[in-house]
Amino acid sequence: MYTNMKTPMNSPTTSLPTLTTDIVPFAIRGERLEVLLARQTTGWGLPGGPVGVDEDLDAAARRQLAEQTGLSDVYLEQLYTFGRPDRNPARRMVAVAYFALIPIASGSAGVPAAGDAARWAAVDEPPPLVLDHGEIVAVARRRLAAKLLYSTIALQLMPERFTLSELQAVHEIILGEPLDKRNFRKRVLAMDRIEATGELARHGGRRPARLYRALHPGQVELIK
Amino acid sequence: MYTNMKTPMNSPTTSLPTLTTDIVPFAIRGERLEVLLARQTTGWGLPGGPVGVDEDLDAAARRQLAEQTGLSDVYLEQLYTFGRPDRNPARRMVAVAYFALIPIASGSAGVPAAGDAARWAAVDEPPPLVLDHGEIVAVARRRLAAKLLYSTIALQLMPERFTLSELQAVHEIILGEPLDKRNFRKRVLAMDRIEATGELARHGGRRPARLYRALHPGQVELIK
DNA sequence: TTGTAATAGTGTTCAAATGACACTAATATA
DNA sequence: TATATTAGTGTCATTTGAACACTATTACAA
Repeated sequence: MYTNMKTPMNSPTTSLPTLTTDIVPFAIRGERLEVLLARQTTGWGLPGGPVGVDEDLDAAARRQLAEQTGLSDVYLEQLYTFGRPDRNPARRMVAVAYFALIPIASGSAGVPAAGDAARWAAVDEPPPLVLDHGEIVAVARRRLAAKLLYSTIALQLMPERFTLSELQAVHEIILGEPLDKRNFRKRVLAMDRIEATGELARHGGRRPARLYRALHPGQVELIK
Repeated sequence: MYTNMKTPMNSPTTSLPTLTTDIVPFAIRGERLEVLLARQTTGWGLPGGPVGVDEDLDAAARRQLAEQTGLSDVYLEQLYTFGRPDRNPARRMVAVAYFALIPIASGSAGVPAAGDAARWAAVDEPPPLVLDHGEIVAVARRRLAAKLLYSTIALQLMPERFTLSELQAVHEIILGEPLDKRNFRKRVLAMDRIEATGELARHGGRRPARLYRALHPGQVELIK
């Protein structure tokens, strides 16, 4: 039907929608779930942009995230493709949306060195965003919360070593509700996807906590 | 970043991937899960094709399904966007894939009147398909099976009135395993998304079964 | 008319998973 | 050495899920 198309190779772009990727980069920062935004000519929006002619979609998303925010080597997952004809009044644009999970910065700053071309914003009180990027963030947020319940995706938001209390806090922030400490620990340990390192985390003025690490870092597994 | 792009409006299409939709139309036919294929110049493949410049993605999928198979008013859900640069050796093509659920034809033929431009094929023993359409079918099949367990999606494959045994058979075919009759009935009735019509289905030579109907036809709800 | 073949319909019991719940332990600092 | 703060641990009750077998109703054949 369309493997051999009759459309001439040199028809103007006006006969084709422009294809872009948009990335929703999530991180837990200061007890909140935040999104990393990129400055655009008309305001703040998600990192992203046009996909190259021979560029893989995932690769395009990774490249744009790196170029616009400095972030690389993060967990990336395709979310949904947004293509309402009126989503960009200026020009027909179809966006393959992704979300990215940025580990909590352990020692380093946690903010990419992209100058003032990028900024973090709280997911719950975001600034106005260009186009339908607000909607994309909302869809991504729902997907993230849903996946918390049946996968190991939360580990992608953690540093290499973390305490169970930190992991629980990440869950609580994303789900927006407190969890029972004993039940939470039972559950995540029963998953058998993290192990104690034997080390202790020392903060000020309290009992030190055991440090854990992911058994299969970078991998997201569905549970049950 | 890209809301005002520098790309001139008349650059050749070779600077942009072609955007298409591909639809995986599922139906239960003769105790099997089948897919409706469309004849293409190079073999059999999924219905689909280029998205119009100002056409909504969902609308494009619906239109192509109707044009190529005669099917309309079916449940349609976006699946995934396939964009590996080598998926079509002839020309860069990005496909937004959908799956469609076709109700079991109650009285009518069940095969759309699209001549020999379309044919049904068993999902488990499909013929060789063009491009990566085999992979798309596999992904769709997995998604469908997964959604059976926590949504009312199976109702989209049923005719307006159906028996509980028929509904159970649909589940068994898609999941590929037998289900316990009593537990199944308890579960679907507890969902409270179907109701008895009061009528009986009479077939030959056996006890007639009660007919049920969906309480919210066309709607797919997540359960629990 | 009676028997047979075929599918519809119905509850209980056990095991496993989930959810609620409160106290002791270890450290830093005042 | 007392205090503040967070870490760490187990039991019981409830809910959920899985296994399991027989009676009921019809069409048709003998």
